Amino acid sequence: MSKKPKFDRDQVVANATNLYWEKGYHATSMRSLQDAIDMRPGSIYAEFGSKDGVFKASLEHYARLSIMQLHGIREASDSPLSALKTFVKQAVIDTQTAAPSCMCMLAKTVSELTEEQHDLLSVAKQALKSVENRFVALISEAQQAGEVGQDKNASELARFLQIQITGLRMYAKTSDENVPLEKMIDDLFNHYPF
Amino acid sequence: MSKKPKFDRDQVVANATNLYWEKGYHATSMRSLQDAIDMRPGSIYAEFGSKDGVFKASLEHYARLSIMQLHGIREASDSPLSALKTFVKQAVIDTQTAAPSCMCMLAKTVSELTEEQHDLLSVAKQALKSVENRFVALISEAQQAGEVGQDKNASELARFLQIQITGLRMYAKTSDENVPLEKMIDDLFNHYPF
DNA sequence: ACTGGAAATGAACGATCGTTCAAGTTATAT
DNA sequence: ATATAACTTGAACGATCGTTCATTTCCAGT
Repeated sequence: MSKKPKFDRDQVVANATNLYWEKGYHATSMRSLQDAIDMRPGSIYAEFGSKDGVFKASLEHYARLSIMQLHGIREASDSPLSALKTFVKQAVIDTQTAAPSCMCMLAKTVSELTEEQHDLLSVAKQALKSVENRFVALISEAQQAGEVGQDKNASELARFLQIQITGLRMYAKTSDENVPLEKMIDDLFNHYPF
Repeated sequence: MSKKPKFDRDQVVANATNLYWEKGYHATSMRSLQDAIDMRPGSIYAEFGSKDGVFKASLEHYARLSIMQLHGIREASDSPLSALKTFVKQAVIDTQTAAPSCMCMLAKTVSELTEEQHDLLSVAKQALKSVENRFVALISEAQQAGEVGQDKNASELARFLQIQITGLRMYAKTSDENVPLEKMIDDLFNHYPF
């Protein structure tokens, strides 16, 4: 009995993500969200419960996308280290022209929110941590393949990468001139601490 | 004739800055601003014109503070390079416990705003650029003092510093565990590219 | 003391916010 | 065909948004 929802949840969350990613949490209104995902308030609240519910679903969707992207690159790549480098270049360079925002949505969220939105902040933090954990796995793999010295600490290198990605994306948004991002990323992997 | 304004503009802007710094642009309401600076709407609009006007004044105040802080540290320091390091440590570590937000207000603003708020975004970007220019000056001074190799490019090093500061502050906010920030900053100045 | 005018006040405006819910629609099971 | 329950709809709610402005307060100059 009954009828099935006619909307495509994945597509809806993807559209919501793009809007939230561009505008941020506070600047996104339920009204603009309704337009972006083509749903009426009642349906949205039945499915997601609240504006926060949609945002949480978006954060999780974004994190899933990021990790899938990293896995995809790894499989298409001949080495774990070059996969990492490709991922960094995509995150820093490709998003400049082909994304709702050149910032990482998770980092942007952590930057925007305070403890007033503790739950959402927590989701964003944990998502960033889980991406970092994938970095650790790839770096360990690189160590076993001899691409990275065994004396290095994989966790520290992963942390280093997160800091560089965030810093570079922020700097790219700050700067209007053309910054040699590609060269800077190459340098990351060619010098200390790699 | 007439009477003089009874509020202390500097104090008012300082209070507004603290609120905006903590909450960000969109999450700060004129109502909470009125409380924070203890002014009524009419007086605020007479003095600043709009919510954006107060925010602009706050961004400029924050930038001025940052540069004054850097100068202060330089004068109290025996070398340009150690002044830089002290500044980075204050920005990254001390703000964790004693500031409205552990993020840089300018970076946070660049992260939050879109071209929809072009003017404010532009003010934040230029302020960050002017801080970076002070870094260039200090690094050049360090080169003349023999603290940094003459073969290095001062502009590139300044850019590097901006990226590290932003990345570290973001990472510190992301991470709940204790991150060895001090050691990481020491490493910055002890290894490539310095 | 008086007064002109700048400064401060806070009620109020229309717009928009996140959210609710009664009514309407539709697909399925009988 | 009909009944039922799931899903959709959009008007409407009270709260709050950024902003305005008629009014009141207060001080400087005479």
